[in-house]
Amino acid sequence: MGGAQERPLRADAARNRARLLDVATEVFTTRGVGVPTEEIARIAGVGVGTLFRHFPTKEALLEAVMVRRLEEMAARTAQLAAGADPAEAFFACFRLLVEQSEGKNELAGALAAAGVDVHASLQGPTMEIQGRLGDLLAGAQRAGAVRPELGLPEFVALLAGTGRALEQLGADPAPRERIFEVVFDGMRPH
Amino acid sequence: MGGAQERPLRADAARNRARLLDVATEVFTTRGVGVPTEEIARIAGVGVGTLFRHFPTKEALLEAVMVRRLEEMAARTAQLAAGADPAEAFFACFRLLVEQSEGKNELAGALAAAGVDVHASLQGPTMEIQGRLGDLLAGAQRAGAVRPELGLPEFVALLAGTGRALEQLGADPAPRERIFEVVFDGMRPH
Amino acid sequence: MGGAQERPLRADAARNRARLLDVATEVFTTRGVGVPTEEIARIAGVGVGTLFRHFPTKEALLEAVMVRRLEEMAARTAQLAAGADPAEAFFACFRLLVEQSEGKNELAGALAAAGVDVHASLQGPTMEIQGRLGDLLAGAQRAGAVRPELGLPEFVALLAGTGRALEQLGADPAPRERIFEVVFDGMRPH
Amino acid sequence: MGGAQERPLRADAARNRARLLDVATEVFTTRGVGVPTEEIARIAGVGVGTLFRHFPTKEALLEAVMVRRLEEMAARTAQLAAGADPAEAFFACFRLLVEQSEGKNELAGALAAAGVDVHASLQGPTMEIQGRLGDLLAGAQRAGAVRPELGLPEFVALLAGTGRALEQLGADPAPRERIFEVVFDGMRPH
DNA sequence: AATGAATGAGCATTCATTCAT
DNA sequence: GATGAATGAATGCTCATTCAT
Repeated sequence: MGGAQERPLRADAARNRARLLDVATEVFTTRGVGVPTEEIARIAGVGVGTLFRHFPTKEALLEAVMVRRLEEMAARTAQLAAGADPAEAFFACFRLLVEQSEGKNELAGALAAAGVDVHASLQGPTMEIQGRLGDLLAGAQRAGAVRPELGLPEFVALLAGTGRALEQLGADPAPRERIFEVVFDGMRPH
Repeated sequence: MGGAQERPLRADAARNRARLLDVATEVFTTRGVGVPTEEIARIAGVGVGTLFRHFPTKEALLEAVMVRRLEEMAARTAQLAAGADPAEAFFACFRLLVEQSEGKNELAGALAAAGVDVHASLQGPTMEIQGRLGDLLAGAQRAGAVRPELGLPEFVALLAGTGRALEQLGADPAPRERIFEVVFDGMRPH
Repeated sequence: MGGAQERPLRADAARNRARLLDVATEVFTTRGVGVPTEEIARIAGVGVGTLFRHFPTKEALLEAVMVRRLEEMAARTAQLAAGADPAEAFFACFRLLVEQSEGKNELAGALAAAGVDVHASLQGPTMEIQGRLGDLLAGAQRAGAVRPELGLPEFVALLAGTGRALEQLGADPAPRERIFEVVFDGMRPH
Repeated sequence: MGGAQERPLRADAARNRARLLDVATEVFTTRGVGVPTEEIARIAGVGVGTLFRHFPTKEALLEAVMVRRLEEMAARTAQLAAGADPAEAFFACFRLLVEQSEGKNELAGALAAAGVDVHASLQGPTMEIQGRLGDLLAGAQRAGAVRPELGLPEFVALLAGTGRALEQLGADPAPRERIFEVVFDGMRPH
């Protein structure tokens, strides 16, 4: 499976890397990807040089943020998929992914805009998530809980769209819940 | 009330303004809001100075693009709302607005990111659209075609979300149609 | 012969461009090519933006400096070549080119280091000069004033080498003259 | 006089120092002095820290490279000067020094650009070489093989210039040889 | 009114040098 | 002594905006 031979990384270096990733995730998500690298480094309490030692490009930093998010999602998805009832697992997972992905849209857009094969390192996690989602969807469809004509692409599109709808709304939980009701009811067989 | 005292604008100036708006709409929608002002001017066949005479800020240009889109939407909405069956009008209008708004998300985001009271000049068209949409929604709900607990904010959120979902999908019409089915079925009373 | 369609350039713009070229020539020659672009702009009394408007890259500026030098050389060479006695013209021209090229070595090196086909725009002037030099050399050889086995490459190498030798020496004219004597005597038939 | 009190240096440290010097010589000569210190360290198989322990500045490294080259030259010069015929020794030595110094020009330039008293540590070897060269030159002049009016400075300038001329040429030996012929013939009494 | 040259703050990135491990 | 992570000043370049022509 290739993969670079990566030296374990000294404790402090690992801490800095993690801190940078945390700060970048937070900052890119809340303030957009236009935030200067220097500010990210400053908030993380390191010099710019350190940021660029860990992520040779701003784009590489964006990518790393995305990859981590995707990996977290994959992990959560795996947990839920292991649960009992397929239908329940499906809807719980949908909810989870939507809530996890708030603010992620711009990141993905920036990455897409940045260039050609950015997806190189995103392929892995993306494929993994999509595989799990496919299983989940198939299980729910077999259980008769989801319209059989929906494919994985539509499912993913609905995830993104539902996330977008929630972003539009404020923090008040009632309207948010109503969005979920609409989407969940709509996905059920008619 | 009533806006600034605006001199009627010479014919060529009006043509330039319109051309800039067209180009900006096209370019911002397809290539993102990061495109330099100079390029917009160049494509429109005018100097940058002219662009800045008509729109004193890049942000003002973004705003004008949005305003025009909103106004067009308001007009279309009005046409449809005037039609016969409330339920039919509601769903037709939803579809129309969603399809009209593809690529608009980033614009709105950029505007939101740009600052506080950008909405000043968007208030007018937005209010008008929202008013019409409210009427449409109320009509459809009275006709029993839409769940009564959905408010205008949820409706607007669903518009944005459905647009986002379609962006995720390719040009193939079948999956796109399935998204509409899910959302429309979900909005109906259960 | 192709060539970009170049608008005549406004008077002030032309002045700035010329000034930047003058300053860059002076500064690169005396202090090396490592001098920051900002400083060149500052000395020329313009902003960095102006520098980059005229020369889209630092490398492009270096190239322009070289091109101008080469063109001047070509012009001088042409003048001398038009003169009477071939042998006399040859030696006068050699002297002139050597003296003109002091400090040019580093420029050429930087350009060479910068990349592959930098020579694109240098080809023209270079070819022109080399053509004239070839004529000059052939004339001098026909007149029996220069060893017949010397080719154009050796001639050019001797130009560069003599320039380098003079750089090594101070401003005192006597030793400089002795270098010319050695080289000129060495080029004569033996 | 006498230099700093220098502890004999542990075996591995000495090996590292030598390796760094070798790598730096190779790299600076072939790729220019712009190569980052980190890369030199990497090629030498040590950390940057080690490089800076041995050479407190990049400039110090450049200087050490030069000093070693000069010392080697001095040694070779001494060998040749010890040989029989003064004229023969002179020309052989000239040839040798020229060939040894290819690629050295940029180093010297960088050093000169670096500042004030760089020459401090170069004085020693330089003086030694110049002394030997002076002897060689004087011997050749006494033997009537070299024009009597040439001084040491001109001789050194011719060395540098001939090196430069050869750099201009490719690897083909015939034109290179013709350069030597020109210079050698030019140095002989006329 | 239109033009496009000029401006300069701002940004991503590099690299010599330091210092904790 | 060796290592390489951290530092941050410096650099080339961009782009929204202004203003002389």
